[in-house]
Amino acid sequence: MVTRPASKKSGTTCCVPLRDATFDDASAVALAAGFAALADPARLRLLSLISCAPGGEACACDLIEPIGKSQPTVSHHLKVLTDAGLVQREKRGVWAWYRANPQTLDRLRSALAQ
Amino acid sequence: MVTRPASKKSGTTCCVPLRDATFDDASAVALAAGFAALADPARLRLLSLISCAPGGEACACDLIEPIGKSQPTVSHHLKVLTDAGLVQREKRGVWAWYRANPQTLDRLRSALAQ
DNA sequence: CGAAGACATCGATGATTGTCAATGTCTCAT
DNA sequence: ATGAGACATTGACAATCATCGATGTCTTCG
Repeated sequence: MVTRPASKKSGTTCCVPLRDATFDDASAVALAAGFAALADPARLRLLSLISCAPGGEACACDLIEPIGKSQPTVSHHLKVLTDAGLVQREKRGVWAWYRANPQTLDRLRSALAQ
Repeated sequence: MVTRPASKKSGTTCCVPLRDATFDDASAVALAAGFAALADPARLRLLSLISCAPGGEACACDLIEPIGKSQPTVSHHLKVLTDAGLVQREKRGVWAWYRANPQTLDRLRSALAQ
């Protein structure tokens, strides 16, 4: 005989109450959306470039060349970051300035705490 | 006239040294792969179920029903989590037991630090 | 006004991904 | 040996995504 489990077939119910103390599916969907915004090398580098920029903000025009992708692609990634709440956009004249949003990053980081 | 920027066209070089103090593309790719493993609601719930399970480990047979997906799908997500180093698998007889790997989670969490 | 530049949006395309049915592999009990 | 159960793998398909060229919108300068 074997030690532990007790699955569906072998008796009454599951012996392990796994469903307790876990977040529901709605929270999982929201969290996953946040991590999805971070699940791209270009977006991570954009976030780093913006955070490390003097004054904590960066002009979009200075982000295209270091990323090494086309202007529409960089604009797309910046929109994904903005929609996820990871950065905030401010239009000044012709230029778009981006600034990291530490609150959203904190929220994601705290979700990873043990 | 306008205050700041200084893009390519308007003079010598870019005024803002954005490329300093940022991680390279290889690091970005590795980090993005980690976040990609977290960018799915089913995988987040699996991670939570495993972490909250008594003893810190859970049998795969007890993860299928709470996730609400088919057995191959849950097995696929568990493989993604395992390949990303977020969980570790141990085969005991017929059953596969999963345990969270806190080191990988720590690594991802610290990457999000301000 | 008209031209130029910065940025966003659109449309298309190739690649990746989530999902499941079917099947395979392995272990255990009879 | 044979059957059953647990789990992984395969193959297929629809959906999503990353990317870029082309185009549109808006602002500024002359």
